[in-house]
Amino acid sequence: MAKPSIPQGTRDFSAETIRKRNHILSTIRKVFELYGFEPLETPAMENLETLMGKYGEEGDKLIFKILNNGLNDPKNIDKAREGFDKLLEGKSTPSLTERALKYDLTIPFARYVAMNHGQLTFPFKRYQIQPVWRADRPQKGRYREFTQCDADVVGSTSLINEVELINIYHQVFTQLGLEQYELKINSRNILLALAEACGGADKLIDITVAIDKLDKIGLEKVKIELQQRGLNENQIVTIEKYLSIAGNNVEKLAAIEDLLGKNIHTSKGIEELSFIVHHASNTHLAIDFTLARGLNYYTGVIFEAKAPAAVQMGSIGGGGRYDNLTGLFGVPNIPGIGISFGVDRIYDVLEELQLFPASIQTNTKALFFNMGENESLFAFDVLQQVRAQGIACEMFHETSKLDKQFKYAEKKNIPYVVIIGSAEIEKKECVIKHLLTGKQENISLTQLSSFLQ
RNA sequence: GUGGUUGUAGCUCAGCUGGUUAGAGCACCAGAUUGUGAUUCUGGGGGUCGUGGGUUCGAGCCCCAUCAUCCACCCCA
Repeated sequence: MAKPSIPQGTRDFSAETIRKRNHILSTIRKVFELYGFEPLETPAMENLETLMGKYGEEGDKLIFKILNNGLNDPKNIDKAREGFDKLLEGKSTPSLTERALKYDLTIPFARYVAMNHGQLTFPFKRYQIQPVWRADRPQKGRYREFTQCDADVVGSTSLINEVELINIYHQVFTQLGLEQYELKINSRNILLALAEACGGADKLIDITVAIDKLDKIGLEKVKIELQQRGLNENQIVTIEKYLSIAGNNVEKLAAIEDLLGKNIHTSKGIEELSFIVHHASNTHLAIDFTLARGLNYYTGVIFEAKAPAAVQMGSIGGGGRYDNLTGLFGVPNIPGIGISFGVDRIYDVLEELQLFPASIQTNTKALFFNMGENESLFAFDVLQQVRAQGIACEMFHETSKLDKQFKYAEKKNIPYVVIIGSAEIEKKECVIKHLLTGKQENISLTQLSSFLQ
């Protein structure tokens, strides 16, 4: 029997981890609900054709495909062989695989909207908290199975949605104690205007891929990459000017107008960004013209939430406006916008910055010490009365050294210890000790429940 | 998918150019002493050195493969 193991990039979650994850998840869920979003869940797997082609060429490679069953059935064998030949050429084929694990929550959501648009009330606001899978090579902050928390609004072009989603980011991160996060925004329209100024919209992807790397590889290397991607010197000069735009949000908007002039895309982009900058109550909001974001379905404003610079984690959330996502599924003219939180990375960041409150580690309010056979039976009755008041508590399972009982409480992060020995029984009181402060006092048994409340 | 790093006890690691029964700290367990987490004292359990091959008289150490890990690229949450 081989040693038991789990697939690369997946994890088991222990009680402690789950509590911490739930802390994040419930914070996000509450904020989503506060803004009127409603829950949705979709299957772990989708039809492969639903997913293919939606995330770009690289994305297609990272989709986990599920092998069809029954390939060895005599009536399927020929097709399976044929399919295998295609597979070796790098093409997936329905004769081998027709289903895949979902890669994100946005595309399944778009599929859902396309299937149900007749029944939905627009604007439709949904949130979704589910695992997704990517066949990426794991490293720090990157897993093959991870949880996304998405909130999307479809059926509205109002920029108020952008503002609200930005406020959601702010509220969630603030509540989690992640004060130093950064929210970058940009607009695809600005990027499009830049591409047009540099030889045409078909250069958009080449330009964005290169400039997105600015803070990572530096200006000189970006210029080299632009050159390799076929941009001429004049165009690179324009891009260099574009990249050198600095200042506060208002100054940046003025500068971009100077540089790119008054064409339709520039004005659209500026209109979007300035509306948001003026209405979002978020000091962490920074316009960043180098922000590109890979997914090619975005058409308007794009976001990226970054972890505090102190931790090397990068993106902990992202999103943007897509004006025709359901069009991919045959239902045109439903505009939408969405954001996503990456729970697993947020977890890693909070862990590194030690931002998880100790109180989330247990429900148990108090541990009753076991001071002997008779004492423990007496204490047990007291304990039941406390539980009847809805206060979670437990008693140490056997009489043993106080040392050991203290350690148990400490390990389970139980805040209070209740000691009822023969002396206390006589006086109808107990010793209650707060483990964090080390302070203890004697209180009467009748007051115990209200003390712990 | 490409290139690299690491893998020794529950945890953090040591183990010199391959040489007897593989070590430390912490943790854990038992006992002594204590109606209060500490300190102290005594004793104890634990590892087929990630896995599988190979070279060698002999492998934790060298070679190959494999799995996992972390890092860079790619991409992204």
